[in-house]
Amino acid sequence: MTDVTGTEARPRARKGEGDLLRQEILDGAEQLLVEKGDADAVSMRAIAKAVGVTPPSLYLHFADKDELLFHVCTRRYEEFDAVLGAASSGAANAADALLRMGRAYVAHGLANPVAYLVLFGVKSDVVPEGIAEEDLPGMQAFFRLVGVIEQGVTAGDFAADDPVAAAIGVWATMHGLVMMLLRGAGDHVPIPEDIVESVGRQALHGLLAR
Amino acid sequence: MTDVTGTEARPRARKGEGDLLRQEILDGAEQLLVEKGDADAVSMRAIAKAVGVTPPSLYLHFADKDELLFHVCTRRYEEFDAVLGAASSGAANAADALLRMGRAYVAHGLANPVAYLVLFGVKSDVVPEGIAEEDLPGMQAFFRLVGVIEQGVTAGDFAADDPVAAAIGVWATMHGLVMMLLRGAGDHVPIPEDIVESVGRQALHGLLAR
DNA sequence: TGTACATCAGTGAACGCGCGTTCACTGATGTAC
DNA sequence: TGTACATCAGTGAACGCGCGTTCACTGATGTAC
Repeated sequence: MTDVTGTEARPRARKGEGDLLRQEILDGAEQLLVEKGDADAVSMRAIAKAVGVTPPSLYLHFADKDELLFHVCTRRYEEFDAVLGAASSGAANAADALLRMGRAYVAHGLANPVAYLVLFGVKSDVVPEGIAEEDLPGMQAFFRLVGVIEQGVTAGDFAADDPVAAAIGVWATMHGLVMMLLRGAGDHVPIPEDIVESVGRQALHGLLAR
Repeated sequence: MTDVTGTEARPRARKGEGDLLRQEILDGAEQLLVEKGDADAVSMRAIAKAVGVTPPSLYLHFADKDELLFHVCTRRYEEFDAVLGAASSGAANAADALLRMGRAYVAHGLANPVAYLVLFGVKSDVVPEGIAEEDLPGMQAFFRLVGVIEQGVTAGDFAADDPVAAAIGVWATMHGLVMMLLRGAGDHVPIPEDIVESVGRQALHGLLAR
């Protein structure tokens, strides 16, 4: 794991290996985001220190702070897509896949609490130039969900006029649930122990053919 | 509406009327939050300027910036509660009430986009001293929803083992939906026109007695 | 009715700080001859 | 094999800025006698 105390010096990269620092910068920035829990609280100076480098070095790899944070987000979204893919891989049918994906999504969000809040709440929605639409953060994961719902419809298990609309509903439910659980609503509302399972089944029930 | 250009001077309050400025500060802070869309981008100096007063005056009314923003949030949450109350007042039954509340909640969120994002994403979850638990932002609105679901269960329309769990699921869905619609997912995903109705009915269907 | 005085709502200037970014530079690495 | 040189990954110092907050103060308002 990247050194975040920032006291030790970092050996200079060899000549063709400038990209090494780029990855270390993204690692350090992400870890700081997780620690601080707020994109505005993470400064370029802090990122540089965490990586063991001086602030101007960051500008050798990213045009500005926004672009740097955008790439951190992209990596995390891809991770969410991977989690959903792994969760659904062993499912018996679409309903089963959906439940598994829901559990995995919420569990992953809760296991990376601050990262989740930060990455899904980050304000820099300015997309840097040269980023294709289909590569945008979160799109792959979302269309994976649409695909599962389409399978369920084809198999006659789900009744959904529009799989995209249904996917938006399901995703909204899971995203909203993670947000509520993370934002400490639990300090003031009695959160049932099996809330994830309960809400997941409720969402699934909303999709089932009637 | 409060003057936000901040060029005009504000007449000093008469002796017993110090609370007038307090309200004006909250108004100005909220409007700035809406304009900026980010709690960190709103400074005490900017709030003071918007109200037509010098920065130190704010400290006559609020201990610090966190406390000021907390009170802004509280007012907005109360507004959401009022919107839900008005929406459900003419409903024929619990299912109807739920649909109406869902529509109103999402519509209100979408009609106040930046305010919604800011207030539900604001980081200052430190609760100032002297705030009772049941007065916490959002609690009234949430328990209003629980009440409607309990009515539906009593009437035999809804099947919900735990109304609180069911309410969390419904709220999560609506909150998540507003977040997705506001965060510009629509630029990259084809959002169906009737998405609110569609997701609302899907959520309701998940609650219905089977 | 007149005046001395306490109270209260503000002011104006300053504090120390960390920020994003730029600029001229250095010195190790690799290459051409 | 040795050396001059171009390239590249960084450095160190500085820029101007806006921030939250504190401090000693002012001057209008209301009150006691």
